[in-house]
Amino acid sequence: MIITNTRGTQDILPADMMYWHHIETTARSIFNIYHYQEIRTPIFEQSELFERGLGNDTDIVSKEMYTFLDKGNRSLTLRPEGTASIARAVIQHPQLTKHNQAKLYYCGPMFRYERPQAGRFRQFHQIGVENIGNAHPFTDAEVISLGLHLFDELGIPGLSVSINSVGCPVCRPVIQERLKQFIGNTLKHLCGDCNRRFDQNPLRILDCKNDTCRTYFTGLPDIHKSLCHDCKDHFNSVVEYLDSLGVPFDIDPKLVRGLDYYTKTTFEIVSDKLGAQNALCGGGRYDNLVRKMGGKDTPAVGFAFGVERAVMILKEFSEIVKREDPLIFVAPIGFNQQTRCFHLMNELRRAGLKCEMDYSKEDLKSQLKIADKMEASYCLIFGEEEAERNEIILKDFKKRSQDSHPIDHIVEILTQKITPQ
RNA sequence: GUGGACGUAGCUCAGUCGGUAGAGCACCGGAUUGUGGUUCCGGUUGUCGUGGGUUCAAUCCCCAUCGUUCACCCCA
Repeated sequence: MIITNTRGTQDILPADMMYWHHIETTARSIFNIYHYQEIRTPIFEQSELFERGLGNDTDIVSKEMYTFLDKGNRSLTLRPEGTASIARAVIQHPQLTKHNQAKLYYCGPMFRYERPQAGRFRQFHQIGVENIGNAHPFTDAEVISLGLHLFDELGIPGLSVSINSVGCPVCRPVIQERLKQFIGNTLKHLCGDCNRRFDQNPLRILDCKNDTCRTYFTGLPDIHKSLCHDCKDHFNSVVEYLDSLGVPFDIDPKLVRGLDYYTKTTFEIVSDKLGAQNALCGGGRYDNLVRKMGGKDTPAVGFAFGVERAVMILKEFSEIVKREDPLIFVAPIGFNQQTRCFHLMNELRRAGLKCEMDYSKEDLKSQLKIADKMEASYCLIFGEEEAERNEIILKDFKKRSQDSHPIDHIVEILTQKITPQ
């Protein structure tokens, strides 16, 4: 049996690499404009980091982590998300927050043990930003509009933004209590999932897709009325700033994220082109995470988006222009001319020109066929006749023309043709 | 973790109501041996996902397993 990749992982082949590069370089350039700096953290961490950071009752921690013991009996976990590691790094390296703030971005693989599905993998890639140290609602608005700016620049169409506030440790229990009171009597009519959510995460009940459940939800009290003063003000400000920036969004009281560390603002950018897993990007504020992990009281807000999902949309709905350097195919006629061509190819490469040669063929016809399959732009043909005259034929595939040139000048001639003015 | 669909050449798929398989594309070779892309001619595609069962006989039926895929839970 041949060995294949494991479930939920995938090889990213050269044919797709243009999408990945496009996303990575665009993200870097946008992050730079907003003055965020890259940080790279380890792919595995102490399991406790995620257990404490994300919350033991979350789905990610309770059933989706790749956790293992190393040879020193340490419990380690392949990171399921990026924020906990960033919080850890910020606490561990005080120089990151010497101006009482850190604006960081990261990209790389994440790991969750889930059933694979459209747009969902066990190893997947996220690119995210974290704005740490700023409590002002401008920050929330900046982060959200940064996300939108990035997706605009990437050329991803048909996105919509949803935002919500999940409150803080002061008012969230109040919200949950009100919800439980409202729903409590009808609990026996609700589905199994809702009953489970009632204890674990009551806010999530609102998002149930079961039609019978939904009939019991009419007339629900407005969640936002239960927010404390501080949270309400903050939320209203974020909404106002987004409006003033011209960012289109919907307020979605049902938007609850699955990680315990979120406070106040949560948001999601979804695409109707992704199938059931329609979230391209998710994020929010986490004012208590850094302190909870043992650091100073530090407000923060951030988001992450799934690179595979972005690639999915780009592949289907957007034209990416593949920009490649023209390829020069070097074709000696007969094995006697190979060595000279081999050296010429070395010179071309030293001059920064992309070239290729097939060492196993000596007849011109098959070499031209190969050059054509490689989509070469030029072919250098060098046979006995050329060798005698110290010349070489330069064939232009696009123009379907060819000329003979002194072999000593060919590097210079090609450099002038290919190098952009 | 739960449920449905699927698993045949490199790719897309057809097929056998049980007698070990095909079509297109791709690939390889050729059309007077120093000129590709179009055309024409010819050729190879494969332990029919894996293991077991039923049967004289299975790729086709049954079971298991692995994988893919879609949905739920949840999430990027």
